[in-house]
Amino acid sequence: MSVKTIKNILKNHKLRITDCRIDVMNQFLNSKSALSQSDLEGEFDQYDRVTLYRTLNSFLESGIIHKIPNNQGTATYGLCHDTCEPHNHHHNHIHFKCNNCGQIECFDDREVPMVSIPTGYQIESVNLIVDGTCANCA
Amino acid sequence: MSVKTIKNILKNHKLRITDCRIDVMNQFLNSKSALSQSDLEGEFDQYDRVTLYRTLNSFLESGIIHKIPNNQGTATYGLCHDTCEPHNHHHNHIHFKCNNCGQIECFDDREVPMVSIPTGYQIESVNLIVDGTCANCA
DNA sequence: TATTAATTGCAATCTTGTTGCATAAAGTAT
DNA sequence: ATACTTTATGCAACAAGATTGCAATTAATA
Repeated sequence: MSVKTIKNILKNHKLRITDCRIDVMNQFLNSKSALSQSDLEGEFDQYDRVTLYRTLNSFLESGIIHKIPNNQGTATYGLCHDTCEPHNHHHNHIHFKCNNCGQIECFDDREVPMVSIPTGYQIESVNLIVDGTCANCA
Repeated sequence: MSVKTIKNILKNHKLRITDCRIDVMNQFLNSKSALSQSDLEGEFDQYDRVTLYRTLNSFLESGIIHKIPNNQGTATYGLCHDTCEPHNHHHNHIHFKCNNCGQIECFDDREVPMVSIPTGYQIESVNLIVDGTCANCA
């Protein structure tokens, strides 16, 4: 993915273009799996961890990435599907976590099945977390 | 739920019977929603937080409770369904998190729908996290 | 009741998440 | 290109959560 393309993505989300954002964006685009802040800290020691923290936050708020629920302590983030624009943000995601290599992948192109919830409950978003063994580790 | 019943649950899971475990177990049984460690710390200041931490761990390992994936920092735990015995442990859970009151409920009695995952991936467990407004807050 | 094995409390550490503030850099208008 | 305004960055500092080691205590068992 070219720097120009990345800059356009940032512009489209009304974010200032900075080195850190370009590098992090590039990392997400080149990564098959979801990333945590500590992943980024390991990759980019030229940036302060607070800067990476705020970079992730700005991406989150502008709808470029989404937070993936997990039962470890650390938050992981995945790129949003193309259709996830700030004003057309869909919140249904399928994620796969490999219990062997630990990687988390997003299957944004797959449909989240219908859910049965007791009456009186209003659904805003649905997250499906599948645990198991990924294709690489199987 | 009587103390005797709780003691039996602990015995069935090969856990020693201690005051802390009885109190925590009772709390789970009486709580409609999932609990976090800090919930327990607020409830039981007579126990050290490390003790509560290890109590939760022992319940986790013996399959009495399960960890609920979420995208906040703090882990929350829910009681496992009756069928969740150590050697017959099913891992499919539906959870509802209310964005208003923050409570997390487990719908263990509801079927987790079929999931479509790319070939080569092996599924171990499926967690469904539904966000929205609960019946109380709606 | 004595013995053994597991649990508890305390201290301490580590990681993650988070904020305030001064400095530096990006966008914008001149 | 230059000055100006706004936003981002780095540093320090702190809060909360998770985690371990160890000595003292308690539960299960003989």
